[in-house]
Amino acid sequence: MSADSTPTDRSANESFLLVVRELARAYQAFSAYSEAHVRQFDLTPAQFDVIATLGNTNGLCMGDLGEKTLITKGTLTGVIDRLIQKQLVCRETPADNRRNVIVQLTPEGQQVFDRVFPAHIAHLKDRFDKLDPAELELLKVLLGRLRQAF
Amino acid sequence: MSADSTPTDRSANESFLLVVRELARAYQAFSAYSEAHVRQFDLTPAQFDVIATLGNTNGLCMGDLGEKTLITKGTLTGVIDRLIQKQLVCRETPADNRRNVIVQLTPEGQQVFDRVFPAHIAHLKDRFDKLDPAELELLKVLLGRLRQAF
DNA sequence: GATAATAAGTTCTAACTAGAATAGTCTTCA
DNA sequence: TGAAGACTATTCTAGTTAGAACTTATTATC
Repeated sequence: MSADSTPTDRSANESFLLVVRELARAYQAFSAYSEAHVRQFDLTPAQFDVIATLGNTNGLCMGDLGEKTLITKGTLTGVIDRLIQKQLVCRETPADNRRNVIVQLTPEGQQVFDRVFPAHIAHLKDRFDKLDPAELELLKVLLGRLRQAF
Repeated sequence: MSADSTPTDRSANESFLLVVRELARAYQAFSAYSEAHVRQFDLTPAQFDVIATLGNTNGLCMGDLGEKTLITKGTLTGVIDRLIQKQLVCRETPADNRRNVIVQLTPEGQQVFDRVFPAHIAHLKDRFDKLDPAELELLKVLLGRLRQAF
């Protein structure tokens, strides 16, 4: 948003806009760092999120998977399609409720999870270690309050 | 990311992952709220950002516009294409440097800015008013530190 | 049991996204 | 002046995104 407003421009002088700005920039900076690493393993961020979420589970239905990864269902279908092409996950319709689709890691997907997930955590930790744990804790709380306001 | 890890799964017990989670959720909650409002004016978030950034300026080149809106140049070209179709902005190549492209609001775009921008700020302010100003200030600082770590 | 309402995924459209490759346009400096 | 290099924006590709319309399956109600 424009930072070039004049003093008489009331609407642009709201201090909360600076918070918005920082929120967007912090999120973007984190995402860019995270995504660049994940792409080295030939995964998109969405694909990585799905694999990370499926790891250590026995499979999840599309709805739950979307809720955990924050990917909407229409999008998720396409993401899963591509992960199936890569043979990292499989789709299965349980007999007791044929509306559901259970998505599970294949053995190959499990291998990717075992290899990529810890590496990615370590890659992130490297940067988070630069920050004060108490401040991070506080940040978490404040972000939670912000989210609740929306 | 998966929240179902066992106590023996070291990598998933890093507390910073909870911060990541809150960051993503807070950003997403804010974005969803903001985007829903902007769409009522027949603008996408990216289109709104461009118009908001061009307001109160005499035009910006693609590079500067991208930097302020956090839209990468490849994407920005398409966003501007669509805003030109809507006749809200225009492109202009300055004679003194024909590599540049200056993007400016049309009179029609200015009208949209005058109408939509204050309304949107008010819409956001409605939610930010629920929050403690001191906490917002702190949040801003902590987000800035987070961003700098990346 | 038939019908209506609900639920869960998929398909479709328009747009955004990053990144890589490309095409003009300056600038430098030899 | 002329070639090499740097700068600026566009084009291209594969993927993600939200939302709406649609299909199929289950549940509720009568």
